[in-house]
Amino acid sequence: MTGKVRTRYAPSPTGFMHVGNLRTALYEYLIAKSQDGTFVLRIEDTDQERYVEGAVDVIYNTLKTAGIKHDEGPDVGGDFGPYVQSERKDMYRPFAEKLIEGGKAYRCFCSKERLAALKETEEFAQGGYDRHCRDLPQEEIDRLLSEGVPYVIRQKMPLDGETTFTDAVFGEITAPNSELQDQILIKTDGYPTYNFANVIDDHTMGITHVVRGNEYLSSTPKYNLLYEAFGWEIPTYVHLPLIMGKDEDGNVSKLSKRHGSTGFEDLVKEGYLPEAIINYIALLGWCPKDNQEIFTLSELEKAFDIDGISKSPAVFDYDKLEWFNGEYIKAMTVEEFEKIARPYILEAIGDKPFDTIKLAGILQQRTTKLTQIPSVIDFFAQQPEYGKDLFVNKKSKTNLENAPVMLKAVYDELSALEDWNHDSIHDALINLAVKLEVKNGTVMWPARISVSGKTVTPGGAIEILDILGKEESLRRMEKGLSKLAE
RNA sequence: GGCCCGGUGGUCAAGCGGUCAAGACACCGCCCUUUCACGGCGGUAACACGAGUUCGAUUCUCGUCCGGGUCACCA
Repeated sequence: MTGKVRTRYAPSPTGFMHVGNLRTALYEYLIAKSQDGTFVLRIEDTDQERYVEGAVDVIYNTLKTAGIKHDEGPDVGGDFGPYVQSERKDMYRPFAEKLIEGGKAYRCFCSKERLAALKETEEFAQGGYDRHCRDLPQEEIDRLLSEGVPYVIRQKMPLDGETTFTDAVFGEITAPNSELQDQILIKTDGYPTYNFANVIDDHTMGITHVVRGNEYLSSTPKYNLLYEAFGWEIPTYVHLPLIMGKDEDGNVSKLSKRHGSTGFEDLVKEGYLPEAIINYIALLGWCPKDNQEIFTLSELEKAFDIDGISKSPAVFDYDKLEWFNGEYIKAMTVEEFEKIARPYILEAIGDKPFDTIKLAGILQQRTTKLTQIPSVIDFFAQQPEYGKDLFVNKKSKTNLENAPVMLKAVYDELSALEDWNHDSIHDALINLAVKLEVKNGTVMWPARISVSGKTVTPGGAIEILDILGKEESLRRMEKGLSKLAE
């Protein structure tokens, strides 16, 4: 049992799952699974003021639809519970007290007013908190305590020297201790701060690999000082490069809403498949040995390795995500695709009785985003107004002279058709082209234009005629004919 | 501003002292074709800069520049 990898995803419930956080969760999951380890979910809700109703469900739902399963967590249990920090509240103070006894922390009675005033000063801008309570005489402490003056517990940072640690992706990092502030461990409300709770929880839950965003890299020395003060083993750190976004002016910064959809739910709503999103973000900051691009989750579980994680930040590219999405769509069976495309198809055709499997069939090879679907097939329900110039197409050798002739021939041919299906329409039109001694396009183009009213359509004339049905097709062709006669 | 990290085509990236510097997305061209797309083929495009170390630097060291992160009773 010892030596087994344990990672943890520790989100705070904000009601929103940023793709950066999702990727962190993914990597923690993959690091654990690639080494037959355990992946733990822990909810970090120590900020009472930011409690959001239903936010924890967003986390569960996202992980579930993303396929990332946790082995331990609030909803599935485990041997290291509770897995919600607010339920562990009483655990933290004793640890902080122990630190005070050991001279590694102290009570700070500074009022919020004093601190607020301090923040206005030049000294604070330079060195932060002035460590006013760091060396209070014992009698003073006892007096304040007996008076019931509220206090926080601060970590006593070394004033000089430096701290060095090793990160699995960034290597050896050294920072001067003088940069470290006497950070708060326990807040006035009795709750631990994020940093403190993290250390306590990670240790007591036996976490071996701390995986998190690069923004924590510079605060890692503080963590290590805590581990050392307790005499605990320092975990393996795996800091991940940040995900960036690019705005219209080409400026790059941490990915945020101004760059587009950044929440998992938003992306799904925009028509991206969960599998595609996962595949894409897995490759955003990590590269397999053999450069494979399309990965299922279980393939990732086998292939993932910390070595492949890159150090430089990555710009989120919606184009590439869309390409992945298209690949996943194309890999489905028509039935599977019809199932996920159905809502979008119905949005366009309403209650018109068109065959949704057939529609899905012409849509599948050319859809890269589900949300594209409605506007692409809307002409089935309602043909748009169009000008007769659409009948002119150089490549198909059609013009205003021959288009009426071709269309009339098509009309006559199809009117006589007994069985209306893809094959019969196909044969009728191809034979017609042969008979008239023109290229296929010359008869197909006018036919397709007349029934769709658009130059660009999913599927060709045959597919559209088939889906539209005989009656509606002929009606539209008649309209086209009279338009050409004008 | 202090501290920390990073810097290969527009984007994701391989590379880990000797390569004509991979691949993918995007873009462009050609082919296929009843439109578009798919598919096939091909193309444009990169080691931020300057010093070292070395027989030899994209790879190692230093400096410069640029970019990002971080300095809360937020997580």
